[in-house]
Amino acid sequence: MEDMEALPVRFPSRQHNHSSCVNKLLGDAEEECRRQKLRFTEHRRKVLEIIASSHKPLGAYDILEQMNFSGRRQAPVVAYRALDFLINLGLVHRLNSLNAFVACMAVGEDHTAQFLICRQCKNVGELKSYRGSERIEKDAVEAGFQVDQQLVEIIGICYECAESG
Amino acid sequence: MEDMEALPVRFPSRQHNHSSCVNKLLGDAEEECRRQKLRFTEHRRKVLEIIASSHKPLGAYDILEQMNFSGRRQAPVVAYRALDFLINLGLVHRLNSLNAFVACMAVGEDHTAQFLICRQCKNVGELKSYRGSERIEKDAVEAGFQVDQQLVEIIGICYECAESG
DNA sequence: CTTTTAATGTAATATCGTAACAGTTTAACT
DNA sequence: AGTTAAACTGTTACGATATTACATTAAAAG
Repeated sequence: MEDMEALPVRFPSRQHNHSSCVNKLLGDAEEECRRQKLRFTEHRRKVLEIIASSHKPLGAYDILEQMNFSGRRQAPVVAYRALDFLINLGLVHRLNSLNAFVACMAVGEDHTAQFLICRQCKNVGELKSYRGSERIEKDAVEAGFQVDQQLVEIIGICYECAESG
Repeated sequence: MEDMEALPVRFPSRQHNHSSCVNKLLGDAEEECRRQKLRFTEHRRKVLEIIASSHKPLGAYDILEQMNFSGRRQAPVVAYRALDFLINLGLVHRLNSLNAFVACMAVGEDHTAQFLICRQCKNVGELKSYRGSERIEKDAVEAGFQVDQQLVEIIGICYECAESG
């Protein structure tokens, strides 16, 4: 991830190190839960781990499938409860256009992000176009609308897919 | 709708005239279908009429319920087929965050729009923040991402709801 | 150590959306 | 007009996504 640290965009390169992502996120999660006196339970840890191990969006039922520790099949609500928790904590995002979930790539930075969804490789990146989101907010406010939340999903082709044809 | 004509935003006022919206959209649809030699069938007309009669987002099954002419219950696929057609024509938009559909308020203008969704009254408006969407596109391109489509949904409180508390 | 708050287990069900395929209508072309 | 190809419709079944409800257990707070 070092190569993305200072940029306003984080798109996973093909060879980037997943396990460091996972560890960083788990650490962030633990710290955040300590700070807010929330419980980082097994389900929550497991779901975060599963999501963080993929930069491709995962559906709730994909996640569920990977939760079969002890061969035990979990009920859907188990995954959804953990996802809700993680989303509220800002560790996971929901992609509305895909009914799917991805790990946050910039925990703690609370400004609005735009998701870059590559329709070829299905990887998802996170762009921080401050000027873009500020401009939209300004225009919305000028039009008399009070903005709580911006959901921005951008569909297209990522750099690596564009290169390889 | 006259009061919104020149503005970069169209948010339905409480007392605005729905039937003129409907008529305008039906007219646009007929014209567009003639131009593109597409068929504006009964189902399609009916679905457009239903959607255009509401500025609140409607689910596919809500629409379906209103399609019971002759007491006959239609299959879901009937609504979805008509919706696909209308969306491709640019007459209807899908709101991903709600799994719901709204009529387009600016037919023919092909630039990217942002949807303003009031979480109180549930009305939906359409904002055209050119500078916002251009800024985002520019930043995405600079980050190596080739943009096909921007999906922007803004959740908040509309002017009228803010006024009335 | 009891109260109360949060999390879990479990079953059932609601909501949203699509596949497949046979039949019919419409448009296009001799 | 009669034939063919394309688009649309009807119908059944099913798949995918998400929530409700409620009983139980675990953890934190007093």
